[in-house]
Amino acid sequence: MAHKEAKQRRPSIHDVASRAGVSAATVSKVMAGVTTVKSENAQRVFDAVEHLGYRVDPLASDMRRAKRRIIGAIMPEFESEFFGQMVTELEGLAEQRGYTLVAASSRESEAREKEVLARMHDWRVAGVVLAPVRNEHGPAAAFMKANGMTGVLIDRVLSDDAFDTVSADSAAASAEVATMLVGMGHRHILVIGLAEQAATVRARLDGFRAQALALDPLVRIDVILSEVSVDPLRSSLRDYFGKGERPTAVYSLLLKGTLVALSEFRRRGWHCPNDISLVGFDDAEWMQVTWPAIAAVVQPVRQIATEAMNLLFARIEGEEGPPTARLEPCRVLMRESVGLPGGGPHSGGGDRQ
Amino acid sequence: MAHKEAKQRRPSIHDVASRAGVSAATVSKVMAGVTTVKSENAQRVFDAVEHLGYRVDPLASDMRRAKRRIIGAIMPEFESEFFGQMVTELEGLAEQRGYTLVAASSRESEAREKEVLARMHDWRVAGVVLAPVRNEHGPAAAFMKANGMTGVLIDRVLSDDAFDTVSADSAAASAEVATMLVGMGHRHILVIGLAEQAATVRARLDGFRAQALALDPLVRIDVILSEVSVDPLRSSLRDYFGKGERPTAVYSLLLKGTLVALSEFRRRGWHCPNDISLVGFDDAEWMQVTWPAIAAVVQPVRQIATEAMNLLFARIEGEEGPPTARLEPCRVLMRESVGLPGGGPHSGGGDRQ
DNA sequence: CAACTGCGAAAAATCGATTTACTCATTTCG
DNA sequence: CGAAATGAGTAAATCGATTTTTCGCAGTTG
Repeated sequence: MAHKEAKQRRPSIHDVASRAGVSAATVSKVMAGVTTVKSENAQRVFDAVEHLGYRVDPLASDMRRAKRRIIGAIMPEFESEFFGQMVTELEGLAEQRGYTLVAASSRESEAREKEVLARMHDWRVAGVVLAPVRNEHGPAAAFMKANGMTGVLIDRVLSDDAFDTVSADSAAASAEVATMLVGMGHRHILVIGLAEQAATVRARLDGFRAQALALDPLVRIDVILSEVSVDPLRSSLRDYFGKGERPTAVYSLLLKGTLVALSEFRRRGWHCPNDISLVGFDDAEWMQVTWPAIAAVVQPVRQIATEAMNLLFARIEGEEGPPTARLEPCRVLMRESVGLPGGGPHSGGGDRQ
Repeated sequence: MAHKEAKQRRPSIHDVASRAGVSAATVSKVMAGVTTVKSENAQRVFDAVEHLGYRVDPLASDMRRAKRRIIGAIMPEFESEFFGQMVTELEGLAEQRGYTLVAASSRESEAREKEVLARMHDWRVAGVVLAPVRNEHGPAAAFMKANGMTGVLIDRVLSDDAFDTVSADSAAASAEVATMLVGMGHRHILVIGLAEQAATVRARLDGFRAQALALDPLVRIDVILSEVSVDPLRSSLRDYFGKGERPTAVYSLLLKGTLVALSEFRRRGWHCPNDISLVGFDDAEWMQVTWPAIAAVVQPVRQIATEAMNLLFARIEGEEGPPTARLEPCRVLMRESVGLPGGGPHSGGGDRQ
């Protein structure tokens, strides 16, 4: 079908129009599926389209409308399974509705987050799915508000007075973790996390603590929250263990913390679960193949993505009303890294099941 | 500065023009940094831009030029560290040159890969960075060729007669792995991988085998290559071990294979490195915190991205000449998962260092 | 003093669609 | 039978820039 059009200009709607012997407006209508076109003309258009290999230029098509058929997605990073899956899901959902997803990474920087958002605004995107670096009160959300953009906030958010929010039900999941750990007899538990992401970390911590204390007021819960980056967390943790503290279980409020905990256990020669138990928020593929397999809270990526897109498109189509704050339930996967406290000789024996 | 323009139409170049008392063409020139504008007029334009909060609409700006300032990136998936890092790097490099990166996932499907590419073509992207699902001979590359698109192929490619290619020097890295394993005394090694991605897997396998046999012609190298998906690989591996085969080391040609190997070791209660050694192609953050830490070949993501973008932009700017095929050197990280053959009692003892 | 050169800016064409307004026919109905 | 309604299609305006062409005016030159 396509012979000579190798590297030439692509056919435009006018090329199709003249070949079909109709006006460009008619071609536009046929492409849009309008029914008020004589079927003979429609056929001529189809033939011309086929012959020329014509496809609508989505950018040109978007020029006339105020909201372009583009959805912006801003994630704190692309390197983790969680956000990778999220982008994949969002992309699919956008495509389903004939939109293109343009994803950008804020690289864990609020300054960059705002810059990227401004660029999305320049592009006149119809809507934005923003996973803020910190929480819903950052400069990016303020920018969206000030410029009347439509958007949904996800992941590191709880609720907002201007935008719909969707996130994992961190508090409930954390409570479930607490139930399990306390139920197994753990009475001295260390919780670690990064405090920057105030919204979610707070929820996870509070959810965990409330439930643990409800079950047994005498449970001792230590907390190490580092600001900003992961390195201070590592050294705080090192100090903590160095002082001789020996909790029987550690609950990490985020993936990076789980890695830090594991590497500290390593340094000290501690094995899970005999020497210490470990549960992490956020699952990853490798966690089920290591020895021991690492217990983790699985976030409902697909549900979050689906709900976010539903809400976003409803707003794009003009839905009014106060913003909603959705929490999607997590699953807690108890794996071998969790055991009874004092389940084995410290720093000895094997860690096999 | 911005008071009332909350949700109204954004200011266009004409709004700026009339406020500055000049024509739209003059505004355009000022924004483009053309020097043939009287400085007084330029100042008036700057003031108007400032006052109105004007920003160029990149989409409208791109309409007139044949090549739009957009780079398309097509990755087989977004869920892995490798491609996540790759997209992040590519995004940064595109931005540096004033381009927008639009990334899409082909979800390991050649059909989808071509579809996505066609959509990029509709967008009139200036260039494409394509990481093919299989290799350089797939339908997507053919589509690019047939439509005169400019692009670079990366990762699962060796060389091409139409496009520049950039990938990790898999063969050299594999040879290095062979040197280490054979040097440590391993004489029965299993290599596992997925055959679909012919280009790279072939290179990795050949590089490994050639070097191993060069060092000792009596080395026994078994190979399990599964087609298409990871599940057949798992069952082949299970059969292989089930038949009583006991290589002293396994070299996985790709990340998913490493996970499969680990989980099979798990099932059988084998520990690295005492029961069996393991090296995987492709590094991941978790590999250094598990017990044992997993030896891996680290791909030079940044170099691949940088080189790919350099080549791509050179072509976009009209550079002629035959396509080049670059190989970027990898690093091999020997970690605890590799030890001397028969380094410990089988299925017994600890796996500590 | 008429013709020429240049500079800087404005007017108009362009990119590739969509959408509005308008023109003919042909029906429908009072 | 004539007026209004409907149907099918087109020309032109529009979206927001960029780029080409044209123009006015000042200063030179023959």
